[in-house]
Amino acid sequence: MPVQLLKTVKEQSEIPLPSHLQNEDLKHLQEGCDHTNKYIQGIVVLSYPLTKLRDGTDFFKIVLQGLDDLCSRMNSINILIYGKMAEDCAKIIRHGDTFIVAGFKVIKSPTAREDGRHGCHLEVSEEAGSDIYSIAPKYVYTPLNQLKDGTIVNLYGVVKFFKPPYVSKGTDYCSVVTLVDPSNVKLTCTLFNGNPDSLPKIYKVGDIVRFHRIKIREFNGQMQGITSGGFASLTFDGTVGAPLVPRTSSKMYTFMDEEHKRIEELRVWAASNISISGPAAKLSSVQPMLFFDLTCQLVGKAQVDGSSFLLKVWDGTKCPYPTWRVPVEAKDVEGEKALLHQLRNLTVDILVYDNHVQLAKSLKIGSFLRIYSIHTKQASADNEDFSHIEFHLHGGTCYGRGIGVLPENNPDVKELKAFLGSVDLADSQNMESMSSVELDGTFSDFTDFESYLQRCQQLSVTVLTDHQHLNNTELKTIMNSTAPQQYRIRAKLRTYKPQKLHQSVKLHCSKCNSLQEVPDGDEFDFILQRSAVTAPNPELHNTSWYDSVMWTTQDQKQREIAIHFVRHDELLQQPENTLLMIEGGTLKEVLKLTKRFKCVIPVRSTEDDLELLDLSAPFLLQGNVKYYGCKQCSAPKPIKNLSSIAAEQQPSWEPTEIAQVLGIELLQYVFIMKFTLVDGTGALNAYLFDYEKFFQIPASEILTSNFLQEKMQMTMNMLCPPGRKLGDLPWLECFIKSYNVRDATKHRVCYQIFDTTVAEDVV
DNA sequence: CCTTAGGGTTGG
Repeated sequence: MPVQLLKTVKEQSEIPLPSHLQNEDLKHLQEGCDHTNKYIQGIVVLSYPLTKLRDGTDFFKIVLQGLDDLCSRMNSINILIYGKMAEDCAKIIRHGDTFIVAGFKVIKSPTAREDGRHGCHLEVSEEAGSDIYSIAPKYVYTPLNQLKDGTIVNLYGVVKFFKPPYVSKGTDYCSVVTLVDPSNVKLTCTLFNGNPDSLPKIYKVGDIVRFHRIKIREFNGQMQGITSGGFASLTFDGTVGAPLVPRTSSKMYTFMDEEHKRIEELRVWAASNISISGPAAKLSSVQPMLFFDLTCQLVGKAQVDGSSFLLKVWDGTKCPYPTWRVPVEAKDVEGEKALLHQLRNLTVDILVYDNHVQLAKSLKIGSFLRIYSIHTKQASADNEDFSHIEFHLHGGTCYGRGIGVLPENNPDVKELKAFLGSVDLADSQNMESMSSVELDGTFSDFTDFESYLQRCQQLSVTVLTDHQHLNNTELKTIMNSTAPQQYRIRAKLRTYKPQKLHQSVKLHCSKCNSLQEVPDGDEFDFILQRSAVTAPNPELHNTSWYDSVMWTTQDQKQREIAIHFVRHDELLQQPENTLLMIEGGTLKEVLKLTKRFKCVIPVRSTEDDLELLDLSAPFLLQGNVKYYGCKQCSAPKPIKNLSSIAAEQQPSWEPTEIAQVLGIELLQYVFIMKFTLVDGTGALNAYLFDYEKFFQIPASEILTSNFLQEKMQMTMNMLCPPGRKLGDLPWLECFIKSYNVRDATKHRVCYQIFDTTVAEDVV
């Protein structure tokens, strides 16, 4: 019998199978039975490279999978092909092909135990009179550069642009998808379906789709794809290495090795050929006057009027600007009341218009959304001296404007969920306690967001306070030079440490140059408790320079508290000008006193004098600031030395002066940060060592002020906006100096920023 | 009903 090797049969019905041949199920295949009038059919799931046997015969092995039970390994069988037939098959047969063979020998498989396949294998060769029919896979995928008008094709593509399904003006939902493939040809497809679930589940640019039965037409001189009857799609995450899970509404679809390979290839191609958008923006990094995509959770929704609808959403981060509140009565907002209240400082109002209203109405509270191309608009109401920003999803679908619902298993949703779960709601409530007056005040100085954006792109967000005559030096040059030197640079802040800004505050001793962490309140409390064990010594009360008051607490502990008010000119002064010393108070009591009096010094009694507490505690509290002394360098002097300041004409009670008379080496609060600066020629880490000049925020006050912390966070967000690509980061002009650091084994050069400050219109 | 949209931001 002649060899039949069919290359281009598209449908199985076209195979000219001899009528005497009957299909044999793999299950019934046995060694020794007569199979002369039987054929075996299956799909090629594996093929091995063509090899030669020792006698020079060509040999080709494939694995065939039976059709009835695609999952079972038992249902697969090894086919060994010999001679010319092996050579021919190796050229033509590919994974996924349907393969029919008749005239085979059934041999007990020696490898069945290892490979778990059928107990027999088939041997096939011209000499044995075998017939092989190979049917190319049913689906042929057309590259985008080979599309022809009027055809219905299957294709793969990487999503370059898309509009999530929206309500069209006709009867269907519509989604517009632009694909590209390695042929570098673009194809825009307009897809319709009455059920949005039947449209491709694309969540981001870079996703990969497989379309079956899409109709190609020419429109305006370009090829265009349109849904035809039977259109079906699979969508995959386009990230190299991400799990290959097709997203589809079809219950039946073929997806085998061949498709896996195809997706992986496209992923690799896309990685270097598609500009994938950076990490999605969070509310904490939104910029006014821009458009952005937001991944968020729906907390509340409300009808506003006929053409607009309100969505209240959160993503766990706080928008650094005051945001608008769409005036809607609370009772008209659908959503969980308690949650709406609890999250009120983290949710933002997004007003959606026109064609988006219908879809917005149908959204379920609690669902995860990606809202595409939200417009952050700066409110420009006249006669208002403060700005807020508004979030609009304007009507229409330009630039993919729309709303997509993300499924719970979406990786971005999983990440968001985890993040939302970790948000400390108490924190955001504290921020709310910051008065609105304070907030409004901040932003009155920051009226023109647009000019900020412009200056980010051209000018610098930092300015030099000296040395303007110097020219810029490239980072590469600096890194190749010896230290110490000083340079003017122009660079971008790629990242900085610590990211938690409160961790950047340290205490610095200018005498011994040591740095230490700021002690926390608990430690102070503990020291106060310990010192309260010693009762105030009455003999030390009411001296020539202070008046003493003493009382016993009413609680069970019956603590004795003594307060010594330092006199000036023989008189007590107004509380706000008064320095007092306290013995036996708790942390709470001490802090309360600092609110009313100018200075508070915690002390304890010894036999013959008052003395300062352990220097792990602040030796002085003034306003919100706790002043510490260096344990190493301080040599405490008698408390009585304070009387010399009290005797001044107008005691200013400056911490430095108090420290000096008490023999305390004052520790200074500093910001210590590491800036990673880049300028296209190189990157270097430079330390910022700043008391208050750079941020124009005193390091000493930031730890006790939510307001200042917010302000500093905003400043950092402007110097290094989160979620932005390097090219979009603003420029910083800085002075840096290099210096040598040597220890026993190593020598390295470090850099420090100096004489630089954040530009006035940025803070 | 056999269309709808056919990519390229902003009115509220």
